[in-house]
Amino acid sequence: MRLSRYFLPILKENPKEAEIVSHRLMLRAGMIRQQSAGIYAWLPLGVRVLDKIQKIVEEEQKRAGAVQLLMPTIQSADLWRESGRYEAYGKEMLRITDRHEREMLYGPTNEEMITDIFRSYVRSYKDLPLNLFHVQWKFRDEVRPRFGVMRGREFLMKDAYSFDVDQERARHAYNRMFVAYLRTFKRMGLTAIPMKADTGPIGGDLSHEFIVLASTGESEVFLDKDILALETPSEATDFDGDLSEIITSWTTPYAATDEMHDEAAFGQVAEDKKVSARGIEVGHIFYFGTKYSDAMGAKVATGEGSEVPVHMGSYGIGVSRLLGALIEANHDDDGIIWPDSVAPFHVGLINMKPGSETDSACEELYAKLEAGGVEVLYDDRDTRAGAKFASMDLIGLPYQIVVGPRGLKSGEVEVKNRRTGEKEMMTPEAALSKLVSVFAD
RNA sequence: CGGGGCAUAGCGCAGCCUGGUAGCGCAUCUGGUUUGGGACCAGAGGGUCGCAAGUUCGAAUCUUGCUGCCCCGACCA
Repeated sequence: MRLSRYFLPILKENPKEAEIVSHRLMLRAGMIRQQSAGIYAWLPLGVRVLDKIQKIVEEEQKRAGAVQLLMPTIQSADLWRESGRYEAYGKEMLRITDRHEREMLYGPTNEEMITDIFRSYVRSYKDLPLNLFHVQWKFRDEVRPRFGVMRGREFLMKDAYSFDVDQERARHAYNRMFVAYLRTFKRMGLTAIPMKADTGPIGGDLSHEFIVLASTGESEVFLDKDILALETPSEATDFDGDLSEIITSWTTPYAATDEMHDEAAFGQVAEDKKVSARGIEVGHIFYFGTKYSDAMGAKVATGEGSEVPVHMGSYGIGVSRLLGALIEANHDDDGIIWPDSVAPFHVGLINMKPGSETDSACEELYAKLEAGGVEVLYDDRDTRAGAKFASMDLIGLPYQIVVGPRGLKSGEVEVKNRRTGEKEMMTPEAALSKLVSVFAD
């Protein structure tokens, strides 16, 4: 993409409404624009990152055996009356009346709807297990939206719902999502730690929050350092096989948010392994049994011929929130530092002097990088060098290639690693093969 | 929902107390000089001063009501 033809409204000054760093940087980097409290327009650069995150989430859901569908944002109040949540949900639910005076709502989540879809078609244990997911915009009318996309009212969320014939099998469905989550966050370059979460009235140990460590995180967390050293399950993991060993290894070291913190248990952790840090919740998984299937009559026939309500679980990932979490965990004074897998572009190509001999060198590199599968944002604007460097650092592409008359004299360009700040002079050919090898799939 | 604050050009702000032709910096446009880490000079364009009522000869400024947004807390993915 040529910057001269792109839409990248960068702000030089800090918007006063943005208090935390991710919000500030997203506004400054031209990724989002607030349209209303907690509601944002996604500008081109923001959409690119959002899409990449969504894609990783979808791939890992499918790998774990979940099947993608897409449910609407607007739902009927009747469905929610069946579960009793229409009355229970409160003002957080945005209620809408259509032209026929029918009560509708903008969905804050989809348990009722997915249960309705399930009960309409599935009758037998032979159709189980089943895990259906979608990635869709949700709306929760938060009293006080804040922190930009981290706590918006409208947000993009992946929610998956598992259906099993009994609790034992539901646990396996839960484990599959647990492993999928470990892989998903890891692929985004995040350290997300599963922490035991409050299960509410259902009880049991089947609820975990996935927390990303970031010094600017909203909640306090306590953990045993050992959990940071655990290996993320590989791509080759057999999701139909026994996953309990993986789950055990990830749930044994102490890790808890302040709400679930147990000072006595934490006391058992060796002094030099105790870590207290801050974190951001990016995912939440839980098993809730037959809460909705009972209320809504979602039953399947068992092998013995009787009918039982299905055991369900639901599994959320805050896709739009992840942008904020990623930036909180990856930035410096100059701007964002995207992990390779979610960067809006892989490389920023800076033409130091448009209209000179740098043009042809840039054009050639641009074409060859793109042909090699590298996503390039080519800064071909006729502006000062300083402004280009500052913009590139701000938007945080993993690599920058600087093509200037000075370097070209000796047949070289500069390749800068945004994260390390390391700069290296090399021939355009060497830069090309280096970056193609980093980013080619 | 309790407490606090803000609303003046695209962004950041001054002016308001003490009413009298709406200003500054950045950004934008034009011309020139510059050109490897957010240049300089000269000029130009751009504002129903959040909305509505009131007081007044006259309101960005005073009064009342409303709306929007931000921060702290409670709540939440």
